[in-house]
Amino acid sequence: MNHWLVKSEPETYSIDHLKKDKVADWHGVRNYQARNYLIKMEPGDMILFYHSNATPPGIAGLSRVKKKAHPDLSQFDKKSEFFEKRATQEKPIWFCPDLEFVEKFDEVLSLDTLREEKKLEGLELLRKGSRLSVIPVSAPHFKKILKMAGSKFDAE
DNA sequence: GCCAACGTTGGC
DNA sequence: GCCAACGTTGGC
Repeated sequence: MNHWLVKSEPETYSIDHLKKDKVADWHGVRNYQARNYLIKMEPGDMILFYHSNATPPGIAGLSRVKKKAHPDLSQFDKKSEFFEKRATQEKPIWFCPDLEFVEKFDEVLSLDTLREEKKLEGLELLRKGSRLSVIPVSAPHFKKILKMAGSKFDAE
């Protein structure tokens, strides 16, 4: 089982939106490295839900992969901001898994707090200039973060 | 294939 | 609004 972190601007789609929707297809990612990670996700993989461009920026909750990546339908939609003219139904370019809501943390675990924790050294999110919106997280880092967040979810 | 110009992300 | 750190585009 793998662990990941996905970023979202809460004004666009927050952990509260996911809580209400229960499941969401993670469409709109338009970066190849992030896409390759999305394709690797397997049902059951756990996901940290990060709020970017927020006050404060930080991890707001937990999600889980519900369904393996499938073609991102927004790439075929001419009216969508995510429309991709190079994509065809036979050869889609962008893919997205379905994510389900698991938990909203009592408090956002802020980026500042994450940076202060020595045990999170090496976490890609904390690298200067890290911009990827889909990031792998090691099992120890994942466990540590759940603990810091006071999560009710049992990582075992 | 190189690289300059440009666009985007996201913290601050 | 600024800007660092990228990724992408397109001329050559």
